[in-house]
Amino acid sequence: MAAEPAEPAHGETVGHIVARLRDDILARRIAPGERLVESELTSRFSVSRGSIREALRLLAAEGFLEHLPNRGAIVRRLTVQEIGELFQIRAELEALAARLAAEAAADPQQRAGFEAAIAPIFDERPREPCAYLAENAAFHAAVMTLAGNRQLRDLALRLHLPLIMAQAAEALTPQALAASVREHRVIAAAILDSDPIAADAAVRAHLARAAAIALASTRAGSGK
Amino acid sequence: MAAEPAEPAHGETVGHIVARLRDDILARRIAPGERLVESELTSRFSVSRGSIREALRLLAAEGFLEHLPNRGAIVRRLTVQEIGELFQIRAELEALAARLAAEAAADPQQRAGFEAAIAPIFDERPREPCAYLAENAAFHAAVMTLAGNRQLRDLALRLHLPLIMAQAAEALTPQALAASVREHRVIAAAILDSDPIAADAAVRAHLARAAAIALASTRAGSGK
DNA sequence: TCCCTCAAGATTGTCGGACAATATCACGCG
DNA sequence: CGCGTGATATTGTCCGACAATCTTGAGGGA
Repeated sequence: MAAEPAEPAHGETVGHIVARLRDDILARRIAPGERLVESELTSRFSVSRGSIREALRLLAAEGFLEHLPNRGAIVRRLTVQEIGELFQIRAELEALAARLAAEAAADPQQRAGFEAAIAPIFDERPREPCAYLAENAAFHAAVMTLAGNRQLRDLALRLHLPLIMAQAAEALTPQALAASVREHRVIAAAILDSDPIAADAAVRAHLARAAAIALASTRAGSGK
Repeated sequence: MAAEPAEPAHGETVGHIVARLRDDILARRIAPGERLVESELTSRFSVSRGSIREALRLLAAEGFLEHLPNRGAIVRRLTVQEIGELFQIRAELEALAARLAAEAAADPQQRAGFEAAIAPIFDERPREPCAYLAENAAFHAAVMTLAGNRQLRDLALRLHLPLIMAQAAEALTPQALAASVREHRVIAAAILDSDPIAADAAVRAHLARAAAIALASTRAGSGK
């Protein structure tokens, strides 16, 4: 494991390590189930064990790691059941967000901000699976922002959505990506039409399809 | 601040401190906005500063504390807006749980467990506000358990519901408590009838009333 | 040969002290 | 009375240490 050159400012050590490890996990540079040994991390990041321990606790609280007493931390692997349950929850929360967003779209200023944020989904170029994860996240974040419920936005970030996507990234075929983009456009149209019922339905349909893909992929990939 | 005699076992230090401080916060022994100084806590609990820091990080991740860089941790105070947003989310999640629970109630074994768990709500004795918080939490937990979605249950615990209740505890008049118990019975009846639609509606009505009380109380109590 | 036991090594949990960086506050100056 | 400035308090981080626990593998018995 190579040493890390960039030195973060005072007071940013733990945050820097958290961000670094989170990226590593989402990019699959650290495999699910892999163990994170404190002594290895101290040498990799050149920081004290105390900072490493704080970072690991935080990542465990965010759901990226599992903390096993006396046995360290391992990268969390979501089971098929967990993914199914999470999508069930996401459907409710995102449907709520879509309804709220459809109402908020009446305000010209908010509407303009939303339109700017989702502009990329009207781009016709084909998508790369990896880059699309970011575009997808940005779209859903834009809906959450327009909805105006801060707690909802914060909560959505803790639904292990990035973890799920990372686990299912290999299942993103060009067809699936194109379908996802189309569904996003339907959602956006309903919101911009200030039609809460249509927006609600569009979001649920979109997530049902996304869930099916994620579940199939995980089942195939030994996701017990 | 008195010293703490009971010594937890090895490997339980941090968890013990977290539990202790969480109780203190929920019981209002530590006021919202109050600052938690690491050195004070080390002497109170007779543990090292490292353990205290880990405990504070965890409590911040759970939402009980706010962590201000270089300025320590303070007990979180929810604003009227935050409480409103949280109830909006809770309504969706608990309504989902009620629907799932109504379906799960068809299974005799699960039904029996649920009936046992909610038995206290059919008790006719008057309630004490403080003790009722526990009974209320137990009821909602029982619904979540019957629903069978683990992620939903875990997530509901992070909705700062205990914090809200603690903030609004003084608003729990005998009338409000009696109304809450009656509403619980309506919810339970709908679930035991395996009627998802009625259960959904009953939960939303219950939470709408609870939200009104919590918001009014917080507004009155300088909850900006 | 295979299984069980147990000791050595590896790793985590916790402690204590130390110092720099930052925030807070009281004091004195203008 | 406002304002800068230094003293103080507190946090952020590092280091070294040791006990508790887990893991691993060697050795002995069936």
